[in-house]
Amino acid sequence: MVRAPCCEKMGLKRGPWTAEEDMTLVAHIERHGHSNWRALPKQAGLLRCGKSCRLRWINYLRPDIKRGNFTSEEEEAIIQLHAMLGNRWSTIAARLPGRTDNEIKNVWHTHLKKRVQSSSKTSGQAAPNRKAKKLSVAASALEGPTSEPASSSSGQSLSMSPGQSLSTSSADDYSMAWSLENTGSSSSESEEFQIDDSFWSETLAMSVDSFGSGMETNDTFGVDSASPSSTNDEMDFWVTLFMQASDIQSLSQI
DNA sequence: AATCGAATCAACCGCGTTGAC
DNA sequence: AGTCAACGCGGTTGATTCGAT
Repeated sequence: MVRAPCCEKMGLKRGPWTAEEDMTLVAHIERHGHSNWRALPKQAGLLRCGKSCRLRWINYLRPDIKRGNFTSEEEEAIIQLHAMLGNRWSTIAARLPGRTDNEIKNVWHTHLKKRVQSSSKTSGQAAPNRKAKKLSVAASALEGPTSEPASSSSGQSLSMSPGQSLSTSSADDYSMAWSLENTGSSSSESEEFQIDDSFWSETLAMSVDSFGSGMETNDTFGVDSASPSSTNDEMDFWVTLFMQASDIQSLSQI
């Protein structure tokens, strides 16, 4: 297939965005939306390619972006979701309100991955976080109308309870053996079990309307959820399935 | 105070997917 | 059914900042 060039390089600006460009982009999207990223920069009078505009909006300018340090609950959720899903950052981001896939990816590579690796050897502690510094560069310069202070968690709850730890060896093989660790227990206390027919029948028999209860959905990102892909729907299904399976297992152990 | 390496994060690149024609 | 344009995602890069020496 012939691929369209990422952007015509001629005359188009690259590199860091200026506050003026940010304001132009935000103002244009607030007025006209972003139904066509390709055409947007021209309409808005920006010397950027549509891809660059889209990235800037999604990762930085969207009003529902939550800036600031990741909470321990968020970090725990990322670790657990990554264990289930692998590098499906957008799917993971969909479970963390206000967080972007890019941000989660960065946090994982610079922080959480090491923690997981070290804790797999010992019961390691979190690496020191020296993040607190420049998280407000443009966030402060560009407080959106609905944005909240970075310290606020917006009253949004995470979709997973921190104590639960659900992991798989491969995110793509949903019929594999998987382990479920007990709340607050050491990894040595985890037990492995095979998914059997009763699991699937029990889980799949759950009413459809229970899906989403207690779960954050992609709708949190209202702006982009207008075009859900079937792949994401499918992934949401499996994430939901795993989480509910986790609940079932936890209850059965009480 | 200067230098250097590590950490962080915004932005870019390229590929796969999707939908319109 | 085939082609193409556009979108979205994940991997990677490069600039900046920070801490240690």
